[in-house]
Amino acid sequence: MVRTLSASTARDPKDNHLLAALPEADYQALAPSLERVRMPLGQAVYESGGAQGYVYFPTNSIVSLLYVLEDGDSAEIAVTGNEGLVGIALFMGGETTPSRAVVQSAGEGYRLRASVLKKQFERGGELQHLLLRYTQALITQMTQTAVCNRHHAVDQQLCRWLLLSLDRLPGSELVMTQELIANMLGVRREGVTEAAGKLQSEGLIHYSRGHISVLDRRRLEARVCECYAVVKREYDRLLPFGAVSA
Amino acid sequence: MVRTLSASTARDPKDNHLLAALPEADYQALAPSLERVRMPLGQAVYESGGAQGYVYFPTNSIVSLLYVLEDGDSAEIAVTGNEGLVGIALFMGGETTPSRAVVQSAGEGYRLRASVLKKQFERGGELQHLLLRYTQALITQMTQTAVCNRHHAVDQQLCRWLLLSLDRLPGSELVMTQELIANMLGVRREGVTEAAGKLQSEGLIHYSRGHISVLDRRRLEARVCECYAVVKREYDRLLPFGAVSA
DNA sequence: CAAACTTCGTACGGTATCGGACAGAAGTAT
DNA sequence: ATACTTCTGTCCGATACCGTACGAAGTTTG
Repeated sequence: MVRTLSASTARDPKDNHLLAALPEADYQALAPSLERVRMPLGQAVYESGGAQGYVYFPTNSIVSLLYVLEDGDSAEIAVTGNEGLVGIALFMGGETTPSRAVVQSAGEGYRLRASVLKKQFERGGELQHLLLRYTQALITQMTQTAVCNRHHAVDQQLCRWLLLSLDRLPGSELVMTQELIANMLGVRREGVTEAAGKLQSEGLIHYSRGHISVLDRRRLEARVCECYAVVKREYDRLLPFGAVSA
Repeated sequence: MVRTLSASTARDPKDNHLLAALPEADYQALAPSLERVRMPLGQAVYESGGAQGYVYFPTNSIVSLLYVLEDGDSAEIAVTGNEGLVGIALFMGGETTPSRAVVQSAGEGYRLRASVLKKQFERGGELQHLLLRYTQALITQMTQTAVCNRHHAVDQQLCRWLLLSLDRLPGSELVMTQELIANMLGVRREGVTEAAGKLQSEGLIHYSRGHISVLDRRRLEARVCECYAVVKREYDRLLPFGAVSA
């Protein structure tokens, strides 16, 4: 089963909004080192604590940052798509983090040797500013995840998760089993079945063996908790280049 | 009711480990602008979305970053003490964040005009590196809060919270009502009563009208979930100056 | 076409936390 | 000393989610 996403989209690094937003000089400095890569479902872009040789700029894929507990339970911390990059620890100076990054929706992206980005980051200027603002937006997503985990019901969290994911992908369909969503939300698979069933019976989504279609985005946005809007506002504010496709 | 903490401790900006860890040149650049300030319980060091004129370096106080929902519920996102600073949004470039920062344990600290820190940050070098590594450590605390909120019981979260707070304060006592702890953990006050009751009956802490003493730190560490150790390891790794007193 | 597997739906008891109400205890003010 | 306020402990039913088990429906493989 070979995916043919490559033919239709993602032929240009500038399909990643962060790369597209760089001043031309910065972009040209990175461009020769950008390697186009496929990002198959389930691929671990990095492992907890592992050294990280590359940063990744998704174009039509999305990558989840998640933490896996000792007992195997997991929870998503944030999701990254064509609005950002995976691997902030590289320029933040820590080199690694205690979390994993896993491709959650297959597609493609560009990778860049850590040393190349780091060197350019150290020069300061607009590239540095952009990456730091992106990092702050990511922080907001993480903190809102913490808040949402504490206070909101699973069906609302599912709404948030769907909207955040859709914002980072073209189209209105996700290829994703309930099992995987459960891993992301950190709940049981049955909990997702129940929550998705509610949304489906309300006519907001359609669910079928690993394919979710959002039928009525408007009403989905009416049903989600405030956490989604908080995150979206911050991305829009901090990355004012239509970071999130909506 | 005037607190007199000032007499005994916190007479030097270098009581804040981040300031102490700066190269002397960087420190000297900031020193003339550092203003010693009292930080009374409950003071909002900044409000959600508000412009922030100062960053704060706690010395013997601790400050909670928390998010308040529309319905008034709240959840702590992270806690900062003498190992760090409050106001990363300033040098990250976003100027503000959707969260609040509230003094959770009264004491003192130093504040610095945003513009002064920002200017020094822009020069790059060790100060910038240090602040970014601090930010990454803070990110780990935030993400682990998200994970803990999802998966762990209130009594274990209370252990985590106690240990993180104690690490950022001298002594082994906290001045803190159950009501306030409940706000931080994002649970009901009664939930804290129950959790604290457990820990007290196990002989780990002593509780009395707004004063908590940790009686047996060793056993408290044995009872906490893995989240505490993950956060502590990252602080120790990223800020290798004995950032956290333990 | 049939078997094997994956994905999804459902059901049931168990448990943690919630929401609300109330009472006692410790400190504070008059 | 007395009244008042703050803080803490306890009890109740309601609810959301868990853990487990099992079956149904769709998909892949032989």
